Amino acid sequence: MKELDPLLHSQLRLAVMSILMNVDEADFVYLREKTDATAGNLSVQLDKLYSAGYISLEKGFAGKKTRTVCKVTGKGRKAFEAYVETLKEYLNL
Amino acid sequence: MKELDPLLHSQLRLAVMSILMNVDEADFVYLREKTDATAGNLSVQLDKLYSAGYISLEKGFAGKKTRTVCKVTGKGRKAFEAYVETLKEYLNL
DNA sequence: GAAGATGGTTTATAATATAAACCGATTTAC
DNA sequence: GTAAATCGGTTTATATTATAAACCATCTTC
Repeated sequence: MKELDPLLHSQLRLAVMSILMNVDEADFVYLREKTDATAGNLSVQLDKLYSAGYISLEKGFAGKKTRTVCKVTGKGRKAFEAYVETLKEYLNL
Repeated sequence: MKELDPLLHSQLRLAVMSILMNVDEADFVYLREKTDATAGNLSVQLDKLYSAGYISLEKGFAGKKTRTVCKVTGKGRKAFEAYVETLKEYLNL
């Protein structure tokens, strides 16, 4: 059996990627609310996705507050699609 | 977002369950070959599925050799199906 | 009867996920 | 104006998980 990309086979990272696949961009706060994750956990998992080149992170400002904007990259999009294909084999979909 | 049953959200356990969903029963050796897992890892993960009540384990003999036969239980089947449904939300299937 | 296989289990280690504690800046309350 | 909460995160410590290595008992082959 093919292996499931371990970077995506994690509940929170998968949730994040799933969201990013459907919206042009999303910021840290939005992702935290949508996924119900703690900020610490989210921060760590975003870093991992970023280090893998699956998402981009832009740290800027919204007014006077910091704002981190995330987008899925082409590489991330491909990886996600491959993951879905592999998973379908496991699930018999 | 709903949470993914952590017992099933593990590569090897998912592979095992996926196989068991499609065959009336499967023994240890067959599962090891199909999944390409080490015996130790498989043994541990089967125990976890068993402890959760997702599979049954029958340790018997085939001729003179020991033979462990695994089957998915009703509970396991339900859990697997719920997992698939939840996952579909993540994957937008 | 010693030297592999076979069919596993136990145990030690590496990797992962998660939350708690923290930090700097900003707003609010007094 | 300054003390206290709040916001947007990051770092670090801890619990959980996955995984492989080492092991054990039985059987087979030479």
